Amino acid sequence: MGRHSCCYKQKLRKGLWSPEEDEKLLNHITHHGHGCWSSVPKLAGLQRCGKSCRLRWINYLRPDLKRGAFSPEEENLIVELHSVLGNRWSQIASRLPGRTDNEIKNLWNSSIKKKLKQRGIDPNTHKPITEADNNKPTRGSNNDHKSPSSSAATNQDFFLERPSDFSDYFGFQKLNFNSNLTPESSLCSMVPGQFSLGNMVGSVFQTPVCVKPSISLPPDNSSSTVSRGDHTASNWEFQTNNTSNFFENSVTKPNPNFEEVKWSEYLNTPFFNGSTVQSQSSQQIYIKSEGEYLAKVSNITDPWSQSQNENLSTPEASDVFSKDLQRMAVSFGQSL
DNA sequence: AACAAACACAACCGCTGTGGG
DNA sequence: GCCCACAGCGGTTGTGTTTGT
Repeated sequence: MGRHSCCYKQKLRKGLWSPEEDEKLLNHITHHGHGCWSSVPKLAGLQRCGKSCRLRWINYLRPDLKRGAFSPEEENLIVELHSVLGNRWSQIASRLPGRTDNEIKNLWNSSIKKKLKQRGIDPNTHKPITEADNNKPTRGSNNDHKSPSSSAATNQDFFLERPSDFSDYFGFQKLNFNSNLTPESSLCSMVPGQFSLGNMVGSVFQTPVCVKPSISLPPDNSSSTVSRGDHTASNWEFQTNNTSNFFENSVTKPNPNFEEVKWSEYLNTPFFNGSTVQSQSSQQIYIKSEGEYLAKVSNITDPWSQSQNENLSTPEASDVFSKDLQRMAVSFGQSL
């Protein structure tokens, strides 16, 4: 650990905080608030720099911190949030009440990363590590591990089954997703970005198209402004229905031809439970609703192709579906 | 028991964004 | 527009503890 230049100049203390220092800082902030952090050390009688005081408060002394080990649910949530947000620890932390970005970052680097690698999942990309990945030296990847089932990769269809009331999740007033939308219906086009609403988070990858329902996000408690379109905060519920540990239940089935959706096989969410139907003959995604197909994301087409909308065989439903997804993707994408 | 390696956690560093003068 | 102070963030590293040999 180094020392802030200001600390060095002023011969301020560095390193671990003593209980006495903690007490001074806690007392000061409890009674006066922190105000300007640079003035806190002087006012609190501490030989520390303001930056150090701020970190100590945020990461350790804050009264709303949840101490102790992370639960499996929290770990699952971190993995899923990381797949959407990347290394934006503060944003991830804002969705785990009582946890700090530092804490989550440490957990990720010391534990979760390792677990993912052991499961054959690249923690950076959240994709299964293929043999090809293992054979080539790549920065940040665990090259001495091979996915146990990578040789069994097959072409598979992925069915994304929605919860019972899909309209709630997407804020649709009324959509008649019915049998008119068969597996033969065309894909819904999307724009790049991520979206989140209600109990779902979605990601739209660059290629191929991927609908990624996974988890719900609690309200972002951070001060940053998040555009949520015309949806009220009440639609944002903190809810993860995972009750089991992702790391104990995940199974990876690498499919080199369909990299972007392989995460769906290890996401242990209600959205996927029992809903994945596999086929050996093609690579397609179907979005299914109560036994009926909402839409089909077919043949892993470039989502930016303007021609995609022209293929919609049920314009009314598919257009609304598509446009709402686009709107949410843009909205949420902008907030990241 | 002694040592080293691995691990977990706390704290610092450097950078960026923001707001005020 | 520029400079400065400050807050905040992510990456990195130091330190104490645990585990393995």
